[in-house]
Amino acid sequence: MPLTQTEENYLKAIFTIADRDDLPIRTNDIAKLLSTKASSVTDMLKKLAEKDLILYERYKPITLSESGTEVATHLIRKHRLWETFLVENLGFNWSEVHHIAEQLEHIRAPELVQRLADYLDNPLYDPHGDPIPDASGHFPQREQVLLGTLKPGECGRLCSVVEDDASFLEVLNMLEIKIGTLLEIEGIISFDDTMQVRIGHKQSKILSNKICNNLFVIQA
Amino acid sequence: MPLTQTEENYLKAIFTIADRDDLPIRTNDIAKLLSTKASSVTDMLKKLAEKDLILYERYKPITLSESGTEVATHLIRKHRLWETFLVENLGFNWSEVHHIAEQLEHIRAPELVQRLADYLDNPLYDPHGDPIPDASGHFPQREQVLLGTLKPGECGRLCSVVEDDASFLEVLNMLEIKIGTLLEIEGIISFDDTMQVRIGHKQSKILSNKICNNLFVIQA
DNA sequence: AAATATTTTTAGATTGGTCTAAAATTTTAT
DNA sequence: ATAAAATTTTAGACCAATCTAAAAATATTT
Repeated sequence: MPLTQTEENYLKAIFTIADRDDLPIRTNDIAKLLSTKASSVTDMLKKLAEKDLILYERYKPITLSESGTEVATHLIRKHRLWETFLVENLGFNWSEVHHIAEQLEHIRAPELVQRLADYLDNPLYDPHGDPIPDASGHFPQREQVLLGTLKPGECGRLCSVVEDDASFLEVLNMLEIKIGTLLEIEGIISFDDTMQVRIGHKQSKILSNKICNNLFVIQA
Repeated sequence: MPLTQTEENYLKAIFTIADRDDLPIRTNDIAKLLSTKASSVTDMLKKLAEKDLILYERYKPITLSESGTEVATHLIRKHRLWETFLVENLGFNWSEVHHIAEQLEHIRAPELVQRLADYLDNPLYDPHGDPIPDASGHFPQREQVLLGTLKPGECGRLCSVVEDDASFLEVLNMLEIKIGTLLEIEGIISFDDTMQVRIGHKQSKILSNKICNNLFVIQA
């Protein structure tokens, strides 16, 4: 049986949080994002687990199942395609389309999505610059760049390293940086060519030029 | 406070019935159209009356109030604009857009409607030939007659259908009749009350009385 | 390790929309 | 005009989604 709009919203929220933060997802995060109460979230989590859309044990962090992820990415695809339409074709300002797309993303009509995408020339990014997943849920890959090339305010997720000798990996370990960790440039200190980088969602640290140019990230 | 989708659907149903039939509107008519039970309808009627969207006394026929009519025509406007978009821009067949527009008509975004209308060049009729009310709820006027009322030798161009259920649209498809098609009465067979009609500029076919009285044409 | 604070879950109530079954009212037929 | 039939309404129940308040579990502090 088809999901309700509310169930869809929860799945999308979980995906969004997982994508944004890198931490385990907790009930309260979802409650906050959806402006609802933790107790309501718990109720819904049970229902979603029942339908195998999430993996959930009480008091434990939550993850999307494969089918849950599929639903969520498909919603994001629809959301971002509609946003593109609203801005590109209807002339809306990119700041005012979000709440309209929030409604449009729930329209249920398989053919519609692909026709809309074709009409828009299958864009890879929406007007906010966010990537639009394809029909099978794959996000367009962005090119990897050295952390050292990012500008203040930009974010990247560690995807590989240049040299993987033991001493360097040791350093990464101490810095609590691993593959997938979100790195945000908070500032560039030109005096000694170092960067102030926020690691994951913890406090920021100063990284040397050598380190920054040893880390490949995918911009996020 | 804003109306729910369900409330909107009831208002549109009432308007539709009033527009189609000319008879007093009864609870059962609504139940039938919405595939629900009479008791559910009664419950909703009370709620709508409470909000002054309809005029209702128990056991008596139902009429839309001024504000109820406004809501209904605005929904119809949205529905028909979206149908136009789906056919004209996305290339859907006019027989498959109804259920998509049923969803899209509930999107709540004041600016969106006018922008969409402008994008479509403020059409007066949708792909089914049904008139699209303007922003203040006024329908474009025109003189249409049932094909069945024409006399031999007279011509009309199909402008709308009475009932647009899928099976009927399917028939039209087979007959190669669509909005705008020129129909010429070549003869009336009084024996079984059928008409011989030339379709477009091809050969003529025999159409039943039921079909002829389901087709509105503008005399040409 | 115990005490405290925070988070999460449960229990029970509420609202919107629906249903079935029975009662009330109106309409139709005899 | 009365009986029978059909329609409409009421009464009482259920489901989805939410809430508050209290209980349970986990995390943090000392």
